[in-house]
Amino acid sequence: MTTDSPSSTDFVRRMIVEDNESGRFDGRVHTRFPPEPNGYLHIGHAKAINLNYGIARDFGGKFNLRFDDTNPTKEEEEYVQSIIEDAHWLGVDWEDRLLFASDYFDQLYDWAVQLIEQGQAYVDDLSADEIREYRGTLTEPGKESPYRNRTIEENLDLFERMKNGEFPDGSRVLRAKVDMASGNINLRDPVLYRILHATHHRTGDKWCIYPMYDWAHGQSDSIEGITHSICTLEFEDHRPLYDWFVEKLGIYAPQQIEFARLKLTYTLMSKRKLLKLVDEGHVNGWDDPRMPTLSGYRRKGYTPEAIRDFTERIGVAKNDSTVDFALLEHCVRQDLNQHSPRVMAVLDPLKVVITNYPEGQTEELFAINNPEDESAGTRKVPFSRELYIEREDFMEDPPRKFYRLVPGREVRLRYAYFVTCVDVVKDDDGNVVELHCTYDPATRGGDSPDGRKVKATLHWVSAKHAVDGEVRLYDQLFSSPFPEDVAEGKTFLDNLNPDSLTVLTGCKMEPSLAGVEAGQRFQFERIGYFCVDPDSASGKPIFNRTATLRDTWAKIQQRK
RNA sequence: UCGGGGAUCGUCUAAUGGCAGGACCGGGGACUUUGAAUCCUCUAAUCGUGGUUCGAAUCCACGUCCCCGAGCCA
Repeated sequence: MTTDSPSSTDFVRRMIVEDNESGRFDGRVHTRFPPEPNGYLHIGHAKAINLNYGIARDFGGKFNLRFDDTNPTKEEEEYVQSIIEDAHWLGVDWEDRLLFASDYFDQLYDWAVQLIEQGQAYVDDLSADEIREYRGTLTEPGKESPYRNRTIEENLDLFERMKNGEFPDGSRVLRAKVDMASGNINLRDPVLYRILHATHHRTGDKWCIYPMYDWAHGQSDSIEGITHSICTLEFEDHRPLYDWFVEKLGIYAPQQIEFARLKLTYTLMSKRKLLKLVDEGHVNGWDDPRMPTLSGYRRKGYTPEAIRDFTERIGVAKNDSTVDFALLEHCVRQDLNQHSPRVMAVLDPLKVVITNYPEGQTEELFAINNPEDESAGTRKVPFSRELYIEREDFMEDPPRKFYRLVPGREVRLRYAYFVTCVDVVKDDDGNVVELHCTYDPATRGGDSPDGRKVKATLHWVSAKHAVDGEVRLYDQLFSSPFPEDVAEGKTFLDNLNPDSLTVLTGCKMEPSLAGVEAGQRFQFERIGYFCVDPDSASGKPIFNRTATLRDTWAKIQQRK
């Protein structure tokens, strides 16, 4: 069980074990997930959430949900709500520790004053452009601001007046006094506070100066007693700055550990780009089933269990990596195969008349709801003289390995009878519009008493009992496995897959699907997994395709 | 000619001086009232060059390549 579970031996857990053995945090383990409420959670966040929560769970520790809401110009309450909902859906529990960096604004302000008093922070009057110029470049050191050596008294006065709203946006900032020549640009006197006359989603208009993320993040972890502050690689060279802050402030120091963020083929994780997809209408909102957001996957029919399984299988490391989308899909199929009830639905109906079946007769046939789960029971499906089968299950002139219905061939209708195609009805253009078949009454239920074998079993729906439904077929949103790799002059939008959504109406479904509710998941036998969309109306179900079944026949066809 | 990270099957990830293993993908087969599931099986890797060592993916040296960093974003 632990042998093939990389999560049990990942480097993060190993470091925590070491800390526990050395008694560094008195054996405590306390993690957190710190999202900025400026977008919806995506599958990459799920990796971070499950990592942090999983560690807290495994080590008997605690887990906080904390919003890093330090920039009121980009953050919204809608995002806070969606993040809480999605995190809950994933199955993580922060007990009563729903926290906000904005809860610490007063403390952060006091600490800024402390830094000023210690001569380690100053108010800078340089413009944003000037600050950038003074910062130097990656290869050249920066130079010190002319305001760097103001007196403590002047800094204290100016900073308080910044807080009091005496200065316009952008006119001054508070900076830490670290080292303008550092090879680490984060240490070249980073900005701590900027003036922003903006309304904050929680603190309203109380503040007109807001802490920068770098100033708020480490101290927020410190306040919360976080032991292991797990974040992504790009914050690796911010760690020295966070350590500098807690040291100068003389406060509790968490250990930051960085891991590689998730990348997935055929998908984007950039919140900026996802926002663009939503804003420009390339998708129908953050919860569009083509989005890599948790709400999108949820609407598509993915389960939190499948996502958790996925986040465990991909492991945790520092290598830049791009996980094959096929692995996510594998996890989804595995879970759904285990748990979703089977039903029959015909997506592209072709009428079949059983010519030797009595007109007006209906019989109820037993069907197994889930062969993987006996407790799911059985149900009855109505059979009658006129049926629908899948159009692609018939070929008049079949290739070598096609062993479904063809003229003169016998196949099985699942749970029903063996039928043989005896006639093909066409319209004036030569399109097949109807099939005439005969059935063998002795094969009721799908078994032939004489041991006769058929190569294929087809799903079907009784025409007069069928429920009409809509089916939304989703494919990858991007046609390229690496949508962000674009040629000169192109953007990721050029990689959008024009066929990412196909809407099928007039699909014929077995009558048990008449009263389904949004969120219910099914396997349409021989086709795939589907989830009832919230757009469904009573008697008019709409299904989103979660994933296709693995399809050996499709592979054989593609090869040629 | 800056600072910080990283290179193991096609992909993700183990092995932390002692048989390079697992999963996904792909190939083949068995079974089959889902061309599903399940089962069996095959393909396939230590960035390079030296060195240390009985023994190196692992330690050392020198290279090469990749990622991140110059927001008053997070």
